[in-house]
Amino acid sequence: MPSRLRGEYKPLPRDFYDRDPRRVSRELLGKILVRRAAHSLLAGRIVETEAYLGLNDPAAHAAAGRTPRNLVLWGPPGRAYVYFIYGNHYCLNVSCLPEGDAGCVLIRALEPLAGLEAMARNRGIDPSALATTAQLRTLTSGPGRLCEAFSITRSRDNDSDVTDRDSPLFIAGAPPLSRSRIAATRRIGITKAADQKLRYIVRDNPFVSGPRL
DNA sequence: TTATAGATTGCCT
DNA sequence: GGCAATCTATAAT
Repeated sequence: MPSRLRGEYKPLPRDFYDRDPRRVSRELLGKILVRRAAHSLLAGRIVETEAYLGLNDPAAHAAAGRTPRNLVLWGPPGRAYVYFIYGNHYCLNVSCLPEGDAGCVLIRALEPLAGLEAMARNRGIDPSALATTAQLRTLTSGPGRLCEAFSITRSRDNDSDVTDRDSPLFIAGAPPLSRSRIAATRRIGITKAADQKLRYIVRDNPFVSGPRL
């Protein structure tokens, strides 16, 4: 990545993630997911997240205890936890809380900022067909979609450090959003502990996936 | 050893 | 609104 661009994106420090996943989920809204590749740079603003609280959250992967799949969750904060779901899709999480605690944040939607044509190619979409908001939405609006757009896979990205600016995948800081621009809703697609409001969205942002309330 | 549900998406009607 | 795609962990046989 050119040094000019490198300077624009500063990773959040590890202690940002060494906190309650609810707090991290809320504060990750507005921050920037950056994918650095040999000749391209992909970036998107995080507009939707979900908190998973760890061992005591029935909806969390960690509720089953330590398994080969979820091992990263139990490690240090600020690592990418990537898993495969429904036989088709990857989802990206970031581990929270100190080593031994398994909380995490699921990244559910991005507003594309840079490298839109590369995202379209990764998604199998014609890059010339990105005129309308509805078309742009299909790039990164949804956890499986954003992983495909950013070429995120378990073999490539699981356990990578998102606080390292030299990592191929990291999360950069940005000014915090005011509380009034954020809404908390029920999490999507789960059956256990579905009543808790642990999904956080940027109000009125068209790149949020699913229902707005 | 087999069955099933799941933090999803795209295409069909 | 229904359904196929088809990996992973766990429950049931």
